[in-house]
Amino acid sequence: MRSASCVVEGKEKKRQMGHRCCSKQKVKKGLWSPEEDEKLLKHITTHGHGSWSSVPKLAGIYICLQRCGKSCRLRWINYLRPDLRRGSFTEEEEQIIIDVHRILGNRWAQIAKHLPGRTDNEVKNYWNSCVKKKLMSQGLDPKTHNLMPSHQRASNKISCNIIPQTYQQQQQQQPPISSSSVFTVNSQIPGNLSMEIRPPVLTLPAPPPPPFVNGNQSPLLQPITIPIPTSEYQNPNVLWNSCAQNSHDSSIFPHASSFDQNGPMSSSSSSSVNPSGFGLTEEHCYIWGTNTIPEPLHSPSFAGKQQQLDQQEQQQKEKICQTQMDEAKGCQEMDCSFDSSSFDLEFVDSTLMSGAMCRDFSSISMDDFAWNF
DNA sequence: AATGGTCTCAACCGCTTCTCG
DNA sequence: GCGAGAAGCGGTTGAGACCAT
Repeated sequence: MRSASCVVEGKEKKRQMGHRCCSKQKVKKGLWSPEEDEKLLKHITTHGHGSWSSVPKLAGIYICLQRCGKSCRLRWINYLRPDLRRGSFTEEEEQIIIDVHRILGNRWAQIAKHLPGRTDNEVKNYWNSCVKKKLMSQGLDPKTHNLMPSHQRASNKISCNIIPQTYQQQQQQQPPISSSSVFTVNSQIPGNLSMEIRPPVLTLPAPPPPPFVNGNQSPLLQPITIPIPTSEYQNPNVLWNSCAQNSHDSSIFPHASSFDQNGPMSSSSSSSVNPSGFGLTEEHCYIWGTNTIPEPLHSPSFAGKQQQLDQQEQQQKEKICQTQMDEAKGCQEMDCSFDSSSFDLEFVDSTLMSGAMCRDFSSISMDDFAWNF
């Protein structure tokens, strides 16, 4: 084992060496001065950044900007970009972060794409400094969004009432709720909603009926089952049950109830799914396309199976997934332009944004949910 | 006022992915 | 198909601000 002093020495050497990308150059590091910001901003606004590695060189013609390209890029993206949104995160933004993180995990760049004007670094910092702690204070594991073991009841079934609040509602509250998370765990009000922690789901729910187009089920659309690794979906064991007396009261929990209202995704009020209500299960998610794939390409499996799969099996799954993706791409009626690498983003774009950005679905007809074909 | 602990966030590091010749 | 360079990404670090004692 290396001693602490060795580690420190190594780090110091690295620091002296500078970036790998610019080790031969003498570059400045550390905080950017206002003058440097001004120089970089001026250079990029007049010349564009082009190749980042060339920015310091080119900029050096006009200015003495002794920063490496990587540093310039980072400074531009995280601070100087004109479309950046400064200031603290709103509750709405926090909710989006939580929602997307629940599905994607620590994919900060992907999460940040759902927050216009926010950078991955900003989101990451906010998560680590605020959201993570809030979730933990509520007994939730920030990695899985499950209740942590110490908070589980003996019955292994925990019901809690979650009262999501609109941003406006929260702004009106005086004083603000003690936990500023948009989720308030309230044990006083009898079950509108419950969140169950269950053993791994063993049965794959029937695929939901296809989406409606302008209120009518599209005859063109057939379900496609796409296997996704469990790592894509962080929280396979949480079942969101809409137990509201009026489950159509989407203002109570828009994600869970939004599709119950008129049925496109809700043959059951319970699904092992994120609260956005789409057919996302432990290893499958349902999307809709014109190609018919009658059966899931592999059987539903158990939690932890992912770890047991050897690499070969994993590759096979990926191949199958890719094949399905390719088939889905043939669909002209809808935007299926995603590939395996961008799938999660596209999926979340189409689901979470509709759920997270529109808080009050009670006044929205299902026509408003019609997908853009 | 001094001190030490904690928090925040800009910046860095190193790895992965993408692009291009 | 391969390699090099560029870009992107997530984890980590550390300086400064803040707070409690």
